[in-house]
Amino acid sequence: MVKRTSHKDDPCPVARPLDAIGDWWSLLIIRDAFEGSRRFGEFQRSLGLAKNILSTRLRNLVAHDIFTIAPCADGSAYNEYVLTEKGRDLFPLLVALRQWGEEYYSDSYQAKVQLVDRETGKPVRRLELRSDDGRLLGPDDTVVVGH
Amino acid sequence: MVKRTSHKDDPCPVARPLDAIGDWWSLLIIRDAFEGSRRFGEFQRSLGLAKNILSTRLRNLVAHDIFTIAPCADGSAYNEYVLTEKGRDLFPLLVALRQWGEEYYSDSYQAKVQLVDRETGKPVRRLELRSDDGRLLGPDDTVVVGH
DNA sequence: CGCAACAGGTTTTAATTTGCAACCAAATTC
DNA sequence: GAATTTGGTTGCAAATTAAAACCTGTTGCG
Repeated sequence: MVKRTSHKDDPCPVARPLDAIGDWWSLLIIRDAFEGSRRFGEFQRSLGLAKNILSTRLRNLVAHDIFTIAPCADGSAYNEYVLTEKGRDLFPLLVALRQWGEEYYSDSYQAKVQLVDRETGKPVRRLELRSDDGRLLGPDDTVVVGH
Repeated sequence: MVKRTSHKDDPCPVARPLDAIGDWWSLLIIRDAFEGSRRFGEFQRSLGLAKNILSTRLRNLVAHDIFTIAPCADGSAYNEYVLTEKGRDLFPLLVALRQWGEEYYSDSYQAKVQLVDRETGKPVRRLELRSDDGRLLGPDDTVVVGH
């Protein structure tokens, strides 16, 4: 799974999560989970990836406590993969990725895929970083300390 | 670069960016750029990755218009890699990744690495998704339309 | 019940990617 | 102007990924 000397020892909080979610598929699997997928077959059909790869990825995500395996809710003997709290906390990250994608990769000619407020049906606001006292912060307004 | 039948044709705005930034190193390179790295050697020393890999990644990032190559600001004959606007717009994504990492992967025993407001020195607020009219939205309060 | 089809994987194998090391040309330093 | 640094490229071995075949337990159905 780990492609090189893993990032576990990198103190940077940007680097360390990459062992868990730093590959192509993991984020897409999590995206699908947010949209309701739970079963192995659902993920596979939706993503069109090889079963062994999905198997490996799910195992890794479970090992990193992003999914848990639970008995299927519909009473069948199969299991389902459900997001843990840690997994659900990836929501802002997925939204950030989605918004960036919407901005730079949406074709004008094809139906626009958008994230909307379920209650009103309106598109959500753009994510924005704010200071402790509420000012809008850009890349140059912040520093990383503790490095 | 592209590991499989690329995501260019996937209509989902989560999937399409992955051709550009969906691998381990690209995000770390971009993180370094936000922290001031510009030259090939800076990235390499900071990340400790092989030169051919860095070379490939930078080429890909330039191809995706996330970096541009510019003559070095300090007057030397070398070039430097500088983030485009598209690249700088990845800031919220990096912050989201960082905040998730801070929450789940920070060792209590080692110096905490934190993103702080340059002006006040205080930690920034958590990113949060809000509806058009300002309500805080979680994963279950949103739907993707246009799929 | 009995059998076909399906879910959820594992194994095998081939192709692709990675990472290390060596090499090299241009620029810079001394 | 010789030595060193910068910014790469190339070749090769090792690791990863992907496709396909295979296998086992479950479910649907007549």
